[in-house]
Amino acid sequence: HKDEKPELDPNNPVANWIHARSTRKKRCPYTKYQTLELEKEFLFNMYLTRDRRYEVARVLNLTERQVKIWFQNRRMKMKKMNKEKTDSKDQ
Amino acid sequence: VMILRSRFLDARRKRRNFSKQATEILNEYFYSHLSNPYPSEEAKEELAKKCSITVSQVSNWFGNKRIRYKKNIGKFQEEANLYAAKTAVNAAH
DNA sequence: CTGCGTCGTAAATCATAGTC
DNA sequence: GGACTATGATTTACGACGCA
Repeated sequence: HKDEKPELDPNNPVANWIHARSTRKKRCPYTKYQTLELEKEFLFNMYLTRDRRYEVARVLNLTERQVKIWFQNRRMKMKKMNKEKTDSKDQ
Repeated sequence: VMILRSRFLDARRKRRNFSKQATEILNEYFYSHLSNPYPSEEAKEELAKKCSITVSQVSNWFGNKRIRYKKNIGKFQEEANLYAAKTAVNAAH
C-alpha cells in the first residue's frame, strides 16, 4: 500500500525544481529616471508600437527587449493591482 | 494630503508577518511536497483560505521559500525534519 | 516561421518587522 | 535603542505556450 509519487531524487529534493539557466542575465535594477520615463510612456499607451519601443530604448539606454519585457511586466502588475482592488470590494 | 496618499500607496510594503498557524500550514505543504513544491491555483486558493491570506501572498511565500531553501538547504534541515515527522504522524491516521 | 501577447516563475533586491 | 537577521513584497528576465 506504499504507492509513491514519480520521484527520482535520492536525497536531492531540488533536483526536479525549476531552475533559471546559467546564461540568464542578472537582474539589473533600473534607475529612478528610467523607471519614471517608462511609467510616463506606459501612461501614454500600455502597448508599444515598434517605433516607440525603439525610441524609448534609445533614450533610456536599454535594449528593445528590455523595454518590451518591462511593458509586459508592467501590464501584469496593473492586472494584479486591479484584481486586488475588485477582490477587496467584493470581499 | 500628499503624505496620506503616499502612506497609503506605500502600505503595500507595510507588512505584517503571517500568523504562526499560517506559517505552520504553509510549511507543512512545502515540506510534504518538497520534490515539487509548486501548488496548483486550486491548492493556492485552499491554502490562502486556510491561512487567511491572499493567493498572491501564498505565491510570494512559496517563491521566497523555494529560493531561500535552495540557497541554504543546511539551514533548513532542522525545520525539514520537524515537518517531515509531523507529516508522518498525520499520515499514520 | 515570426513575433509579440499572457502566465508563472527564478533570482535579486527592497523595505521593514522582529530579535538580540 | 541600534545593529543585525528574518521575512514579505516588488522588480528584472525568462521559458513555455498561445494566437494572428
